[in-house]
Amino acid sequence: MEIDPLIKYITRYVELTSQDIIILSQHVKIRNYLKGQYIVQQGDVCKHESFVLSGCAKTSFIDKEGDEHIVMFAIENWWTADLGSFISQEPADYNVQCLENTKVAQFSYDGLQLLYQQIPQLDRFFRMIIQHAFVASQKRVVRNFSLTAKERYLVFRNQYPDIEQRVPQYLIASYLGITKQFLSKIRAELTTQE
Amino acid sequence: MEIDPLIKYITRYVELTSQDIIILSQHVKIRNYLKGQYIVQQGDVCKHESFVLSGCAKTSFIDKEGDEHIVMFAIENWWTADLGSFISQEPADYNVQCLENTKVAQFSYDGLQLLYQQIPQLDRFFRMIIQHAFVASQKRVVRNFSLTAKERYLVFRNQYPDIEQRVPQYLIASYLGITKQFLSKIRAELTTQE
DNA sequence: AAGCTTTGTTAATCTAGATTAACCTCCTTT
DNA sequence: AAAGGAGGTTAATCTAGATTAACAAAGCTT
Repeated sequence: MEIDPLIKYITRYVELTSQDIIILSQHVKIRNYLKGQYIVQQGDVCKHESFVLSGCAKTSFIDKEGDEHIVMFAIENWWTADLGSFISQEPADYNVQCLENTKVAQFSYDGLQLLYQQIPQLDRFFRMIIQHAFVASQKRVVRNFSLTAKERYLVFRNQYPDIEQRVPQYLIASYLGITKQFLSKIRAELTTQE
Repeated sequence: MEIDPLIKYITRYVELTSQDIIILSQHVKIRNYLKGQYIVQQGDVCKHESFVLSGCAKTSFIDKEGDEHIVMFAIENWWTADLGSFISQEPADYNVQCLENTKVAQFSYDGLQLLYQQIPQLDRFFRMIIQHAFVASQKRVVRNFSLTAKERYLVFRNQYPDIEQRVPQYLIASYLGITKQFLSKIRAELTTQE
């Protein structure tokens, strides 16, 4: 089944009966996006939480000067959405756009509320998932304050080597909070050092 | 009861029976800290999640140069802990230290696991709490990239006017990711403008 | 195979914010 | 009331990283 990776992922955290899995699959929609398509658009309400089955997407924010800032990337087995918009059902601050052709498993807002009623373990599951996401986000805040751009790049490269391969450098620069020119300079320094 | 504010806070999100409240209060410990005392120390395992009943605490990180970086503040009705350490039960990255005499309601790690079994709504409650915390943390990442220091200070002042009053400026500067000297300069600019 | 568009590099100049250091309050404590 | 410490200000100098601009390489389209 197409949603097997999702089931496998969930059951790493909580147990699901075969009945649970049937209910769950009734409320999950598989959807394919082409490279360049938007899963969420800034200003629209984020209607789904998406689990990436294959492909790659970026979450970003366009500031008032028109500059794009990458909030996060998502590849296989990651979740993506504008969570703030999804939970409040108000207009999204962020875009989620595919960097490759991307297949996702989607929960709609209403579908997920139903699932929380019918499969109470999902409350626990998402609690644990979000706890980890929150911890990672806090660490990123600290790193942005206490590390130089070069150090942050090295941490990123170590932590997400698979993402670095798949994503253009200027987007990585944006994720790190620096310009593409400065990232290029850092990379030049690193290669001459080795 | 001393834990009434906690009950009130939880029941804004989920329903609790009087039986639930009795069970809950058996697993919550009230604790008083003096100004300057540590609720969590970097390197120790974070053993509790604390809900602030009165007072004020800072969560901070000491980097390898010995400089302190403020991760967050907590006042009445906020939660504080090193969540990463709490969920993994591994040594904490952060300190949580009281800036005033502070009264908290604490959940121990084991106590909370028991409570999750006995009061399943708590999974939902904490899911919702952490979702909001995650959204706030992501917004902070974006703000740090897309706003100047002055703009970030104004956002902070607007968002947490009550915290600004109670906390020394050099800690606010650290929270904003700037030096106390630069914050002082920003404040001077703002007062002459008005 | 020529011409776009997208991605990446190099280099000169510029700036937001850091660093250093001196000084100014207020509080406590003795 | 003197002395010390915690918090805050001002100003000179310095630097990590931004900005601007020009060019190079690699896809794609047609």
